[in-house]
Amino acid sequence: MEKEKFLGEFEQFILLAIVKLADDAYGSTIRQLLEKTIAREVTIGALYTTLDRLEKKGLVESHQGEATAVRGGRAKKHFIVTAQGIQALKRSKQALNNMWQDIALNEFNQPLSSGFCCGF
Amino acid sequence: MEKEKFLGEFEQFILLAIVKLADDAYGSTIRQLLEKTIAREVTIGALYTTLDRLEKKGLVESHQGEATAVRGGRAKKHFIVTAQGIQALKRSKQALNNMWQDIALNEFNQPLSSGFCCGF
DNA sequence: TAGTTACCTCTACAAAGTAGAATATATTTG
DNA sequence: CAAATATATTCTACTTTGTAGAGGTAACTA
Repeated sequence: MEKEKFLGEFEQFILLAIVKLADDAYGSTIRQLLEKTIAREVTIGALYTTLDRLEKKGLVESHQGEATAVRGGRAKKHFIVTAQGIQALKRSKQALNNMWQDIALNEFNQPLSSGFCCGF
Repeated sequence: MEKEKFLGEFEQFILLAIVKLADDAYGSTIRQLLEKTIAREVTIGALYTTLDRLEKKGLVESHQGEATAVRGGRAKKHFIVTAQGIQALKRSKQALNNMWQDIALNEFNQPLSSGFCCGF
């Protein structure tokens, strides 16, 4: 049996947000996308703390961006998901797949991921 | 923005296992199903601790079962997911749906939940 | 009643999640 | 140029979840 740990759910969400944002992934954009997508407040602290931990675990990498702010502001710290991060996402998804499979309560009659279900 | 917290991932898995096991959901069976489904070891302590916490939060309820063991053994403690637990699962699933939607890395070219994808 | 089997309780500690004040840096304006 | 303002991140501290496994309880068997 594996000893491999899973991602926490918030970690997973952040990783996915970075994937989606691609070149434009840094603190504020990640936060905005997250709040919009999961309909919950994401505090600054929660976000950066988790980002730090992900980096320590080698699941993301960061590099200082230019100070291209529209109206001032500190330089951005851009993030990308590493190959290891992608692997972690795959494992999480697999576990999620397996667990949600065959769950058929009346409340659950929508496909797990309508967006690309059977499409990709 | 909601203050509603999400389920931890392990909590979510346990809830799902209970749903699947229906009448036969208790410590050992939950553990076995979990290990089989997510391919990870689940220690006794992790399991019961989480089960306790879920009960305190009102997401599951338990009742003592009869001592119908095949060959002796202590009475089982059966679990069911409460309506509140179902709601929590729905929220988690929704968030997961939203986050995984439109993710299309080459690594991710399988439907999120092949088992019932587009089928239910 | 001693041995065996099936299950659960308890205690501790590690990891992830949460919060927000404080700080840093660049632009704009008077 | 200093002050106000906007954008962004760092830091510190605490709560909740996840993880571990030794130890205890109860029933069956011989």
